[in-house]
Amino acid sequence: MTGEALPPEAAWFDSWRGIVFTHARMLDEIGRRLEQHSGISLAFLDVLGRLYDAPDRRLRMQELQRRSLFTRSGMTRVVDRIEEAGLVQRERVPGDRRGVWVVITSKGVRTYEAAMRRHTRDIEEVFGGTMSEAEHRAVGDALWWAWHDEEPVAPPA
Amino acid sequence: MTGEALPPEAAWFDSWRGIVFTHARMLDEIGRRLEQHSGISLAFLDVLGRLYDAPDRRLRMQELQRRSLFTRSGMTRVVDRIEEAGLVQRERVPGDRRGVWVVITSKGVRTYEAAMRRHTRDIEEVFGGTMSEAEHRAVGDALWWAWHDEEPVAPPA
DNA sequence: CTACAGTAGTTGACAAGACAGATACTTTCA
DNA sequence: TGAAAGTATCTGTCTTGTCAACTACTGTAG
Repeated sequence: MTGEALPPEAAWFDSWRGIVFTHARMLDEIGRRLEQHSGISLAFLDVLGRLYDAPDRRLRMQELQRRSLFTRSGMTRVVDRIEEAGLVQRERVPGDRRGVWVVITSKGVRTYEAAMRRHTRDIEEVFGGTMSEAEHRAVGDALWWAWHDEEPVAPPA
Repeated sequence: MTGEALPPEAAWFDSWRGIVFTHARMLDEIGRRLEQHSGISLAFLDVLGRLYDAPDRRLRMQELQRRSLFTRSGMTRVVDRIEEAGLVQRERVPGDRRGVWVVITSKGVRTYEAAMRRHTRDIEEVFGGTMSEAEHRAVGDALWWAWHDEEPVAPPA
């Protein structure tokens, strides 16, 4: 991603660099704004979103983990913190005493809705104007697979 | 970045999600491979690349910091570690006793060249096949600004 | 039943970064 | 010349996330 060393002039190289640089340049600012106006991190927003969208506003740890980019233990920690903030709550799963439901609280719902509204506006402000509508559409279409295709892209080696 | 809550159907929203998801799904695997075959992290590669491309193979800490994608803060620590690995070396700047040159060593050059060759191949393998050539080109063109435009995109608030 | 493999989640130890002061110089200007 | 302000880098400390090991339970097979 860096090093203009010996790069082949292949199309994928430029598109990769574009993605990496765009991501790096936008995410900081967007995360900072989220933190500022809603007091939560992007990781929180992500988890809250999964729960918000889940049937019955709840998911098992494993579900949560599979749908996000965290490892198992990472998710434990994140949920710990979100729980401390009172935005989610752990509940026992009837019939499986190993398991845990993570349930979004009503405070969590309120926080998520408000945060998401402003977050969406942030993205528009920070990122929306960087390209024409046609370009945005081209990128969106080309990268559609990334969030619709459930398969991991590469084998875990 | 998640939460299919109340998102406007704006074009920029999908393109943003595409970028975030693609980045997340690719970077892990690519970083893992880099670590595996070359024993360095993406942060190392990034820094080594900046130095490799710099006139005289050296940069001041501040330059390095400003140009780095992966570590916008804490360059001291990163350089500490790269130096421990023998890939760079700190030198005094004649005429400014506050300053430090970070110079890539010959071992650093060798490591960087080999790592970058394989890294490029990794990107091709992991990312190249996810889209058609036309799509790659479309994304690359649309995101061209991200790595050519020097300005930070949003004011530091 | 009971032993054993498998599953769910947490914990301890640690690595990487972020942030807010320190520290050590340099420059400016009265 | 001698503050005072500015610059370059480092340090202490906290946060976040990973990995490997651990606890606790479940399901299955003899």
